[in-house]
Amino acid sequence: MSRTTLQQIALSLNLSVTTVSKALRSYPDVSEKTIQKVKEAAKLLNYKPNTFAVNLRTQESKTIGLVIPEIVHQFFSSVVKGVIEEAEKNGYVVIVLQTSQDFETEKKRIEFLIDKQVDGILIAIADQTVDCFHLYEVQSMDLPVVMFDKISKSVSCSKVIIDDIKAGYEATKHLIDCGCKNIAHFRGPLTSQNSIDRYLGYKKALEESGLTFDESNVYHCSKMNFDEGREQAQKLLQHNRGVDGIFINTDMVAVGAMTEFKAQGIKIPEEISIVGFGNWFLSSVITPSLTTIDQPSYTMGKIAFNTLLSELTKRKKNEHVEHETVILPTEIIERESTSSRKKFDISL
Amino acid sequence: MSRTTLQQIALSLNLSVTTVSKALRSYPDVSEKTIQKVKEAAKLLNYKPNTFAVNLRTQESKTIGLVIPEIVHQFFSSVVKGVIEEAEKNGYVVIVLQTSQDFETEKKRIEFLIDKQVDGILIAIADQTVDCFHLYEVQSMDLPVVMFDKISKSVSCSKVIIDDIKAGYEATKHLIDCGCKNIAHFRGPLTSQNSIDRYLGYKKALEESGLTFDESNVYHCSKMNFDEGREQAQKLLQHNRGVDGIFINTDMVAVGAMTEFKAQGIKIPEEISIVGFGNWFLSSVITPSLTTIDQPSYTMGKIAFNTLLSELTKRKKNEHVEHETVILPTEIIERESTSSRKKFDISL
DNA sequence: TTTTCCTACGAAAACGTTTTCGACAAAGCT
DNA sequence: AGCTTTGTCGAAAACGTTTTCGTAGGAAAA
Repeated sequence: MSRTTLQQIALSLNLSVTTVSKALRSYPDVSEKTIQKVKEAAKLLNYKPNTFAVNLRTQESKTIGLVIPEIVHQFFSSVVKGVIEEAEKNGYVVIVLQTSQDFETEKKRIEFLIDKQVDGILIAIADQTVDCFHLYEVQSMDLPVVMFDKISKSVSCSKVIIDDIKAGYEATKHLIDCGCKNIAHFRGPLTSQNSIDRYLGYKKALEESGLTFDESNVYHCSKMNFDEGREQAQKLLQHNRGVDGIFINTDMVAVGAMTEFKAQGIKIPEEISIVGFGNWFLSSVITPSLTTIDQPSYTMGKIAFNTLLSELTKRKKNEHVEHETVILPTEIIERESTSSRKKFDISL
Repeated sequence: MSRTTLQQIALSLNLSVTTVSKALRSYPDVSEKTIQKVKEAAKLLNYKPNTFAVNLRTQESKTIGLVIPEIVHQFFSSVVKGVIEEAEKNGYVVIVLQTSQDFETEKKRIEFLIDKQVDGILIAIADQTVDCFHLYEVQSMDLPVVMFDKISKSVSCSKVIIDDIKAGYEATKHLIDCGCKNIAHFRGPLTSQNSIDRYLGYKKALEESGLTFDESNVYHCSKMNFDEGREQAQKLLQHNRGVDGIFINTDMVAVGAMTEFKAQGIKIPEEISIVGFGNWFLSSVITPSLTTIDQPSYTMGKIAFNTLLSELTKRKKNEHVEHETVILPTEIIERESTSSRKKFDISL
């Protein structure tokens, strides 16, 4: 009932294990006739190479690690889907691990992957993560690392990201185009590059448009969940600064904020316009539907895997690998939470 | 720069590889003194056992396969989270694969896992899947299989599920309690055990309450997505049978249906009450919020892993393993899409 | 003829463990 | 003293591949 081995094929054909092995991989130094014979026998005996032995011999596992903050999350689960599909096409296996946005956990997960001897690592770092020694360690073990979405500029490796500054700029610009004069921003953690860049984009849009940028209009979110959206919305209302538009770092927080505004009887978009980020499915079905920035999660996963794969193959050929940074396009999706002035102009 | 091996530790201590190996695992036939010496040296040299060699020698990989229809899905991604966390605690790695609800793909994925020599498989089968020869094959290779959520009664293995009949019954009963007289059902695929059971629960509740069960009040969904919800809602409105309540197989479909009803100006719950299934986050933030059945996805993942693990350990000890079926509790979450008569009674 | 050059195959080492089976003391027992 | 027991250790096989390096024989070239 155990697996057929090269040994058994060899025995059944009166050949050596060597020849059988080479025949199966069509080595040039084995005759066409025996190649056929061996391949037939292999199929007949339902031969499957023993992965453990192959791994040991070749010192590679055809396995990569994928580290993300949280899997129950539309963005990341889409990334995972993209990575898994692309990996499967190329005979690779992926080990998915979560950090729960915790730095210590992230270090443990990386250590685990090193122990398990993966061929490479794909990672979106935790918001908490500032120093990246654990990633330097990976690189020092000669393992390629590719970062996506949540990156650290301090690590020298290939990256797959979006242009958060541009996206933040366009989100804010859209609010301005809608006629908003006093635009707030719900930003994410100070240590997250995403949050920093979206914030910078927000600021840039305000300054370019001659609107005054006011730091007290910037509200800080750390956990980036629904409840925090409600809380920050409450805080904003208490301040009562006449805010008429908000650019919010993530759709989930935006939905929380909208829920609070609705509960307090504040009309969206008449009294306050809102732009979210991520284009989660959620944002299209709530009332009013949420204007947001679409971010290609699925393709980001695919591309992240493929850049890692290309580094892996280059390494095997001893070719020089140089790191590349791929920037994926974003797009603003206009919905009901912002009333576009353009529509208004057309109807005139 | 390469990993330290037992060889190197042995050399540095003037011991044999055998003794070093045994010392690290605290064999009784090696003296306490050398055990200490070896362990110190191992720590000093940062020794990590070579997984490939261990796998080859022990013929196990400490890896399990997890097969699901789709990962970008709140229910399944929560299951994945539970499985991964529990696996990590026990030193196991999990390979997540998707079938996209396609039978042929499912067979391929299973084959892939067998090739990769996982120690066991966790699976929620595709709705399409009717015959389970591919799972019998897994079992014939002496690999344990545990099914969860989407199971087939024809396979003899451990299972982790909910009581869909009971859940469907309670969902429908709730509509009846709310005063609905003419209750429709949006059901899932005919081949899915979940759908069958929820349908049976629906039917049972109607019959027990003296309401007439009418097959033409049952609408069939195959893809179970948002658009299908809208379509079936349209169809229901065209039929115009005076339906005043619907029990819908899945929250996502329910949200689609609600969107259509709202678009057509039909009031929920005044004109039509709706109960969904799954308690996705989505259902709590739409307007009106959706009454639904809560289903423990995360713990289902944890329990599924642990039953697989216990089968694995029993097998290693050559103990007899008998299959168990764990049934997890569900709970109805009452929200705005059904106006509870109880509330009404209280206010009188 | 001898020499060179292919063609087709195999022996053996290596990858790094784990485990079986001895071996050889020293210590305990008649 | 002879015998068995106990406590430590190691040699070697095994897991199933892949790859290096031969080698034998025949064909082609000299």
